[in-house]
Amino acid sequence: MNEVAREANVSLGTVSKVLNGKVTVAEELRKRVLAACTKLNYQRNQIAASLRSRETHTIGIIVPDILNTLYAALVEKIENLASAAGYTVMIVATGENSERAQARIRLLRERQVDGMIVMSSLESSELLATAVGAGMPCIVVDRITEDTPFPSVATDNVDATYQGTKHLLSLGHRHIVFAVTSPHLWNTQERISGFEQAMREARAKAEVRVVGLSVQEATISLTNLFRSPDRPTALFTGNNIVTLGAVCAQLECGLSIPDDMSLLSFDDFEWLKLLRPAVSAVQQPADQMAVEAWRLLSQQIGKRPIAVPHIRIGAQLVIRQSTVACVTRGKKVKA
Amino acid sequence: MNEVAREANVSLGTVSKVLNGKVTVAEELRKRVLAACTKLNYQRNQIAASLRSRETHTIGIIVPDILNTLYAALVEKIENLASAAGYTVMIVATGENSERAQARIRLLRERQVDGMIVMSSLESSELLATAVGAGMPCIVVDRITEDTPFPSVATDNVDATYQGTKHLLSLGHRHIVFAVTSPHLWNTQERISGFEQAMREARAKAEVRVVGLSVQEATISLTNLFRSPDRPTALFTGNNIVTLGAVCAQLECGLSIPDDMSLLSFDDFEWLKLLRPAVSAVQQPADQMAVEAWRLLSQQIGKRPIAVPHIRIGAQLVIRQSTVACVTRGKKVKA
DNA sequence: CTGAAAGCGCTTACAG
DNA sequence: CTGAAAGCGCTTACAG
Repeated sequence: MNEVAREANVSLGTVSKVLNGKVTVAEELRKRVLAACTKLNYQRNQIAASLRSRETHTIGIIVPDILNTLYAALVEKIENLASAAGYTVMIVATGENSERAQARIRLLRERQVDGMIVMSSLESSELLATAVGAGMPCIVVDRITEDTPFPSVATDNVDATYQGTKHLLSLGHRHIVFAVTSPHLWNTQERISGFEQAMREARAKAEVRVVGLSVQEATISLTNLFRSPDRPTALFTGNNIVTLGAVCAQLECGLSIPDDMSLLSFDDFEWLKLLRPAVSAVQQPADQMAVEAWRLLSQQIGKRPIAVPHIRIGAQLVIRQSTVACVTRGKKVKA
Repeated sequence: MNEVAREANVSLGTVSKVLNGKVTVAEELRKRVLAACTKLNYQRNQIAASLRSRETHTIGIIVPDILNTLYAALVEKIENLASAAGYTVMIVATGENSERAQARIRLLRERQVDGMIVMSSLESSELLATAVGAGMPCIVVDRITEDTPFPSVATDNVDATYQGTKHLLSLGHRHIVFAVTSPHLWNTQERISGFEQAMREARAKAEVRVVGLSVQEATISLTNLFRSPDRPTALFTGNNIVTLGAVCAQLECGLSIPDDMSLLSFDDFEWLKLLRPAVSAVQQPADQMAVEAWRLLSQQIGKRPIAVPHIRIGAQLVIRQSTVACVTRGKKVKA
C-alpha cells in the first residue's frame, strides 16, 4: 500500500480511503490510486486491515460431521449466503466430542471471527457460553438446548415427529418404534416427546430405542430388532444416520419394506426417493434454517436488535412408498 | 497480553516467548505468566500474531460444490488432517464458474492463507496461476490440467475407466455408452481416453454422451437415451452426478437394471450399495487423495522439497449387482 | 535468559 | 477533501 501511495503520489491514508470506498475522494486522486493498484498488481493484506478495524469478515461454522447430509446442506447454503455478503467461512468438524468442540471454538475466537454458527453440542449451555465468550455473535442451529444463551434456529421437532407418528397411526400402526442416536440431546428429546404425545393420544405404547452413534452401530442394533419376535410394524428413525442404519439392517435381514414393516425417515435426502421402495420422510427445512441462521447472525454482527431470538420452522412430511397400511396376521388393517 | 505482562511482572516479549514455547524461559517466569493468563482468562489475538509472523495457520479449500459426494469426502478428510496439524480451513464454493473461482482465490490470498487446495477448475492453468499468485503454496486436486503449474493429486483416471470398461466388455457388452458432464475438463478427457482405449482394443465402437452439468440435465438426457431404440446394453457414468441422473432416469423409464441394461458408476458412495440392485462402481481413493494433498501442501508450506509433484492413485473396481452378462435378443451372451 | 524497541500493513481520529 | 501520525496486538532481532 505504501508503494501504491508513492506510485500515485498520494498519502497512505488516501489509498486506504479509495480502496474502502467509504469516504469521498476526489475523482482525480481515485483514478491515480486505482491505476497504481493495477500497475503494481496490488493485493491488500486483510490481516493487517482486520487487526486495525477489528473485523475479519470471517465467520466460523462448527459442525459435528460434514458428511452428515443435514449439516452438509446447511453448510453449503450458509457458505453461499455468507460469501454473497462478503464473508468467508471457516469450518471445523468436532465429531460428537464436547472437548474438541470447545477447543475448536476457542481457536475460532483467537482467529477473531466476526461470528459463529454452532451445530455441535457441548455438554452444557454454560460450557458453550464460556467457550464462545462474551460479545461474540453466535447462533445455535439444530443442536439447541433448553436454556440456550444464544439465539437459535431449529426444526419444530415436537410437531415434526408428532405429524410423522400421526401418519403412521393413521395407517393403522400401533406398534411403532422410534429409533434415536443421542437421547441426551435436547433436539432428540423434543422428537421423542412429539412421538410420545401422538402415541399417548392414540393410547398406544411408545417405544423408543437407542441405537448408538454411528451407522454401523445403528445397523447392528436394528438388525437385532428386526430379527426379534417383537419387531414393530413400523419404524420411525430419529435422523439420517439411523435411516441409513435401518436400510442397511433391512437388507441384511431380508426384511421386505413396506410389506413386513413400514419405514419413516426423519431427515430427507436425495437418495431416499431413489430407493425402492422410495422412503417416506419428515423433511427438515435445511434451506430455511440456513437463511434464518445467517439473518440472525448478520443482525448480531451488525448490532441490530433481534425481535424473535428463537426460531422454529415446520418440517414437511413427504409420503412415498415405504409407509403403508399396517398388516397384522396376514391381513391389512383398515386405516 | 500487555495486561498479562503487567500481572506477571515480566516484559511483553517474555509473555510472547512463554506462549509460543519456542525459546527457553526460566521456569519461575513461565509459571507466573501462565498463572496470569488463566487469572485474566487471556485469549491470544491470532490476527496480530499473523500480521507480524506472516503465517496464519489457515489454509483455503476451493471446491465447486460441497454437496458433491467426492468433494464432501475430500473436504472432511482434509479438514481432519489440517486441524490435527493446528491449521484451520477456510472453505469456498465456486460452482462451475471460472470467474467466481478466481475471485474467491484472490479473497483467500488477501486473507493471507498459508496455502490452498484447489478442486475447482479455471479456464486455463495461467488463469489459475495468476489468481493464486507467486509464492503461494497450492495443490491441485482432482481437477488437474495438462500443464499444471502446481503439484497435483488425482485418481489414475485413464486406468480407472480402462478397468471399468474392461469389466463391462468381459461381460459381453459391446454397445457401451460413457456419459459425462464436462468433456472440456482434463480429468474427464482422461476418463474418456481410458474408455476409448479399452473399446478400441475390443474393436467396439466407443460412444461418449455429454449429459449436461446438473443431475436434472443428466436425468433428462439419459431418459432420452433410455427411450431411444439405440439404447446401449451398458451405461458407464463419468462421475457421481451422472450416476444420480442415471438412477433417476432409469426409474422414470421403468427400465430394469441389470436385466435391460447394466450400469457402472464412476464414483462410489454409501447409498450405491443400498440400492437394489446395488450399483457397481469405480471407487476413487478419496481418503488417500486427501492424505497426499495435505502431505504435499505441508511440504510446500514448510519449504521442503517435493520429490514427486504429480501423484496418481489407482481406483478400485467394486462389482455389485448392476453389472451382469450382456443380454441380446433375449439370450445371455457368454462372457 | 530477559527486556526495550521496532515494526508487520493497514485504518482511523484529528488537523489543516 | 487530504495528509501526518498514532495505534491495532502481537513477534522478533538486538542488546544487555
